[in-house]
Amino acid sequence: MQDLLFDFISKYIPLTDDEKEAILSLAIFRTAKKGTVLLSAGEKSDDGYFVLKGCIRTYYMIEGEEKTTAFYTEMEALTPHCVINKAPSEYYVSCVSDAILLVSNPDMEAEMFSKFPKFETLCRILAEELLAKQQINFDEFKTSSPEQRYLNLLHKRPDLIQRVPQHQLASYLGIKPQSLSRLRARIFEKNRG
Amino acid sequence: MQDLLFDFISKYIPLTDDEKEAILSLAIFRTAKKGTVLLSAGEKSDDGYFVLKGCIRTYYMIEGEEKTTAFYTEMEALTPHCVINKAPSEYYVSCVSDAILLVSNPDMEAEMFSKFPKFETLCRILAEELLAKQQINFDEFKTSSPEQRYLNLLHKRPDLIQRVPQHQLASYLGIKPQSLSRLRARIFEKNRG
DNA sequence: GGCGTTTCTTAACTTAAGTGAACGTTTTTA
DNA sequence: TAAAAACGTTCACTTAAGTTAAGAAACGCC
Repeated sequence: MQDLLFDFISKYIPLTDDEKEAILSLAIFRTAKKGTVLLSAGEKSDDGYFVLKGCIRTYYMIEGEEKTTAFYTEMEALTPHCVINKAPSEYYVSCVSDAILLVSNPDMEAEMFSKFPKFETLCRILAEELLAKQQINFDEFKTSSPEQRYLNLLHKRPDLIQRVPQHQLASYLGIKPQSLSRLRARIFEKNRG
Repeated sequence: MQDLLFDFISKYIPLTDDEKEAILSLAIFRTAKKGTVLLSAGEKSDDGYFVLKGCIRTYYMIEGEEKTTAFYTEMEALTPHCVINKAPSEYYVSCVSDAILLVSNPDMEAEMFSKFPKFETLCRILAEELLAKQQINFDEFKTSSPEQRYLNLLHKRPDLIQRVPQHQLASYLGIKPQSLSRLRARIFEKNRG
């Protein structure tokens, strides 16, 4: 399992055996069953998650409805907003499927950073890269219709469409489940019309 | 002018006079007139921008239409995606109004990081913070209607509505200029009953 | 100051998303 | 395993955004 992690990291910076050791000595692995709520709205938490296996999502509860806004799958990291701004969380984090997670928190990171400055470089690069990627994502969302967004998702993250319930996908696409159903039927019609 | 910069930085980390000196010795300030295109789609560039005064925006050219997706105003930073992934830019960057900018590039950053590791910490924190903030932004966008988005913008960044042309705001809100016009009229009607 | 361009608004019409409800299917769980 | 809950689809109806076009207002540039 940890090999996946080291393979991932080594795409950004080289790691010595010492450093791998240090990571493993501080790392907290956690397994969680499908449906487990890792963080609730209103709660405070210091935990960030790096997904080694499975899928987790963030969602809001708005007027009694779940609004899913993000999915995190293998080799993706989520540091909830509440960890950054030290305020109660605005959203929930839960497991879409059984998952193996690497749990981090600011104290552990601080320790890693002081022992191995290289590790802070890694985090900086990752954050900068994610920020730029996410901006592009947001841009695509703004400049396209629900149907285009769905087709886009279909070829960029086809796995998500398999492993995630439709009604969660719908809010991820910024629409209602009924609209997603209709939209899919429309596309299907086109493809045989 | 640079005082603004140092005030901003000192909200995150303390700076010694030496460090301020170092920043100023490497920093490149640039003024640009309204309408100046700082980066074109298809171009490669290493320049990131920190806005000291004025407003810049990113936009795509899609089927002959400008689609504005982001604005950066005082004390906000933009590192274009092309700087991160070393590929030609997908979008344009231009000045909404006359601007004073701090221009950065990876070489200069690398030099700063090695001289003052603290500076890398600053950049990591800023990137992490921006990432979390932007996620919230995206979430709000997904979970609300164009009208709600406009009202939200109205109270979160009222300045933007003043300094930016409507048609640029429209695509920022994910709609057409005509729809923004109509939507504003609708809100105005409601407010007089 | 006048001319042309850009920007904003309005309107009529089209298209697609939201809403509320019904229904069959699958999944949970007691 | 039976009852309940959750899920996905469909339908009829409402509402709002997209489209096309036209005209008014603001701005920039000789």
